Amino acid sequence: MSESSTDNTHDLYAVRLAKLREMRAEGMDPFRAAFTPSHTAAEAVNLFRDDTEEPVRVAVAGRLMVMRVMGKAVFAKLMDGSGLIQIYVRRDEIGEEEYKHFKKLDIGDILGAEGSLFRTKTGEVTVRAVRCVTVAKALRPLPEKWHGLTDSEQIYRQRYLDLIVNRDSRARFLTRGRIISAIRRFLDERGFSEVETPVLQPVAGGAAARPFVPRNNALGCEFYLRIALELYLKRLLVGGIDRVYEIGRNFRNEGLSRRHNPEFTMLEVYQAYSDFRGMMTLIHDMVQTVCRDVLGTTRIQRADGVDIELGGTWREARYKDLILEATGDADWFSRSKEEKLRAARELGIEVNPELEDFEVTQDVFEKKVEPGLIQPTFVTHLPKELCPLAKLTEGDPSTIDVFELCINGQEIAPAYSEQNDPLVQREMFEAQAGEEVQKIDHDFLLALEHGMPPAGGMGVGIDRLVMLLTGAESIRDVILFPQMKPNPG
RNA sequence: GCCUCUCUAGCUCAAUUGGCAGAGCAGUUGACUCUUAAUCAAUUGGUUCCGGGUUCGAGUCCCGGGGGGGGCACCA
Repeated sequence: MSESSTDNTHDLYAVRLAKLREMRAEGMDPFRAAFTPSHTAAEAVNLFRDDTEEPVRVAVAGRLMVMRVMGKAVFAKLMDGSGLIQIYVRRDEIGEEEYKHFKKLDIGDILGAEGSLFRTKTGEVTVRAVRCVTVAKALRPLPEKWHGLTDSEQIYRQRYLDLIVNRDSRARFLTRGRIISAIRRFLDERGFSEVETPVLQPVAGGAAARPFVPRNNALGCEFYLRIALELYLKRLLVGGIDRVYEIGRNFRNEGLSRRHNPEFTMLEVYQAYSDFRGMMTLIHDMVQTVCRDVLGTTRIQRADGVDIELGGTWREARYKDLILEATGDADWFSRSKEEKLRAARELGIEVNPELEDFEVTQDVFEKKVEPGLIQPTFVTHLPKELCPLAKLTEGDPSTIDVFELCINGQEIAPAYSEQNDPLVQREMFEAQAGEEVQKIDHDFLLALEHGMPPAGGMGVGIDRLVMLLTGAESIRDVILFPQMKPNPG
């Protein structure tokens, strides 16, 4: 490229590139400058004391976010991971050459600045710089400083820009990390062991979802990306790891929505000699502990002003009772499928007539009951057709020993008394699979035949839990890089 | 896959009924040694997502395509 690009003053990239070349021509390498900060921005600000005469010298580094040039002095702000710090650069203190260079910096450049702390007459703790170095030149401009970045596509595709200019977004993702740490701490303290099981599986079991199908060239066969963690964690129960959990990515080849991303994070926990009742206590204590650790409160305030109280004991309700309440029909469960379809339509729900009888009821549950479960509610005694991996309720073979924890109108965590009878389990799988017998995980059944201790097991959708605790309305706001179509061009 | 909304300068947004594509920020040049979205003066910057069509004239209307948002469907 020729020098002519230099006077192309409307092309922001060209202007910055020219500045970079100019620096190199003057013997500076803006990407190799050595600089070690002594303090973060927040530390430096906290370090300053008004009552001491002795100036405190610091070295801070960060991205240049604000620059106000006033003739022979400049106020600028650097942002690092801890926040912003102002620096003050005077020509008579830093020298003619360096001052000239400083004035040519661009917003977005990453700098190091060294000097002593003072308080400006407007009250802001500031570094009076005696030295400034560019440690990384930015060739692209940042989004607008006042409005930030609002274009959702750019927020998702160029998350780094969102993180730089939208502080609440940054805070949300850091909170996500703290939530996951708090969960690990909680489980580790109770004797659970964290494990890692295969993501590439020969049979994608543990849930009903369409899997992604990658291929292993060396083995010459296709695998599936896992859709659940369940069947491998239960093998570990057989293997004697009595308290086990995994936090990992699941992949489901299905539609995307405000609540669904093709890859999402699940926590699954299994505890031998426990059952779904034990899991109730566990999730209840876990959510409350995590809330207190991370948020310092168990009360969540929704944007619309509705409060969700996660403290105290949680409501427990039977599936059947919730359905009867929602339909206002005491005889719902003895109606024919056709009658149910008609009644559903009257309730304003469009139900696919090809669904099985129990699926029609489940549709009513998902559309009429679940959205109304704002405060934490354990839904229990689900119909047995809904899950082939759970034990039947003693004395009522039509329901299973499970709960679904619903909060804020969303299912957050299902839990079961896990089925450990290999013969019953095989029958359930076969009935479920129908024609698709290749979907049965025979290795898992073999493991069960060696004896799995009775156990409680639970799955927690981490993304949804984070949504709940951060008030995010879309799963894309709690996943750093949500799935998008490949960028065209 | 279907329905619906949306796409204008690097970013945030205007543009009346179909009638000269504009502002703020950022950039460039200049002034200014305590600024707080600094200020002041001047100034550059456009494939209006892409391709067709209607029209004297299209950012605006019509058709097709693409990206994104929301909804539906799919989803034990």
